[in-house]
Amino acid sequence: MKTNVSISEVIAKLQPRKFLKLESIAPYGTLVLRKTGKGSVVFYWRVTIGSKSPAYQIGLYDSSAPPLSKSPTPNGYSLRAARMAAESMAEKHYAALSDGGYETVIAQQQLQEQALAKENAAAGHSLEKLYMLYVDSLATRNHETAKQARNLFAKNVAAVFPEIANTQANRVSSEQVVTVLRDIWSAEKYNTARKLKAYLHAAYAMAKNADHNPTVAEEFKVFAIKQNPVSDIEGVKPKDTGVDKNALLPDDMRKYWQVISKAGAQTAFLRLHLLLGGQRLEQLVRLKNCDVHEDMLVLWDSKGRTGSVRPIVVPLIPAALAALKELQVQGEYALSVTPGRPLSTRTVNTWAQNIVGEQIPAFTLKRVRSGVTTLLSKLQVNAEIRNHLQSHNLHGVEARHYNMYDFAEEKRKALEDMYAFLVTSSK
DNA sequence: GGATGTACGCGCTTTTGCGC
DNA sequence: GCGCAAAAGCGCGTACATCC
Repeated sequence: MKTNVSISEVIAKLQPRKFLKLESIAPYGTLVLRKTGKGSVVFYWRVTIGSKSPAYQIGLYDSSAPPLSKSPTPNGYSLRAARMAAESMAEKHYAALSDGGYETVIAQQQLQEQALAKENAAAGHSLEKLYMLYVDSLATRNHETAKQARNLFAKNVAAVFPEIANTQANRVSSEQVVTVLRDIWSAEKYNTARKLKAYLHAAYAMAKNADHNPTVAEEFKVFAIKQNPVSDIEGVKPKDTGVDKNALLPDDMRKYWQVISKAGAQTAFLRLHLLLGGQRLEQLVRLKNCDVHEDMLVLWDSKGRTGSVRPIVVPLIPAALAALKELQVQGEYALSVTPGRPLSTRTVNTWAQNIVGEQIPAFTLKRVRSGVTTLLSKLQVNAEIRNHLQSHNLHGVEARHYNMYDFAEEKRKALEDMYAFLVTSSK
């Protein structure tokens, strides 16, 4: 696809979750691009091996990378750098064709990892130590997630199966993991079992990768993990999981606005939450005074696998500013009822339930966020602006590189239009 | 035989409900 | 107002079908 069409034009036309061939790679395979459901743009090298055509990820596209750069920037690849990476992969594939191609190259790399791990194998490093080390790494991104993961292990493994928790990590068998999971499963805690399995798998995966991934802490090496005992355990599926598509309809949103329009700190929080575009509660409650500016505020989003933390710039329309002033306190956190600590999302939910009650059937605060999306859509706000406002495409290239003030005016107008709709009588 | 397009399940993180 | 358990949201890899 070496045409006159620029890569930015290609990206603009690319459908989410679809692969698009960019160009052929000599001697084998193709360089392809994929946009995720939320707008991330990722390079892959794809090749047919036997009856399969796996796509091997190269890395994110970095629109700000110099076009002629041959190696990736910290933020990703230029087209040229991605092409060179794909060519390198293709050459390895070609060299190993008689042995099975690139799949074999990867397998050999894993064997080398295992051999190295064996050399470093050390006694005394238990499953619990490994797990907690992993949890500590989670804590650097999100304390809440780390706390929950820690409690999960303490309650379901350390307390119930202490002998398994104390087993040397690289000697833990799949059967031992299954024993733990079965115990939780039999108590009908399906999601708990599923989550524990996920964390155990992730802890082992991180330790196993310690030698080849610079982002993995040095301490993981001493566990000498050469295989993941969780990998060959069949999937633990939750029962009766559904998808919440129960967004508040525009008329409900108007009703909601009427309900929360009365004075008071609790309603002020709900007004602020709504007029900021229905931001995620977990992020909104962590708002710090240093991130509150004259006409906008900044929230920080750590959602996603990349481990990065991203700013979400939200314009403050006058009504939102007024709501903020009603409950803003001094200190580190702008929204707090316990000195020195951010407001709990749990508390906020309680407020919302108490205030709204039965005035809106089956009301939950979560429905406000999706209700904002629905309302903005009705108000002709395009999806790109909606996504930026609610940080739905955080990992997309546009989101990573856009200037703090990009879309500010569009987002402000969207919020003002929404406010105008809310305060207008439907009759 | 190899390239391309699409759907879907799993892993991880965030949000919400319940009970204290 | 908080801790815990469960549900929901989202990125990613891969199976599968079809095309060249």
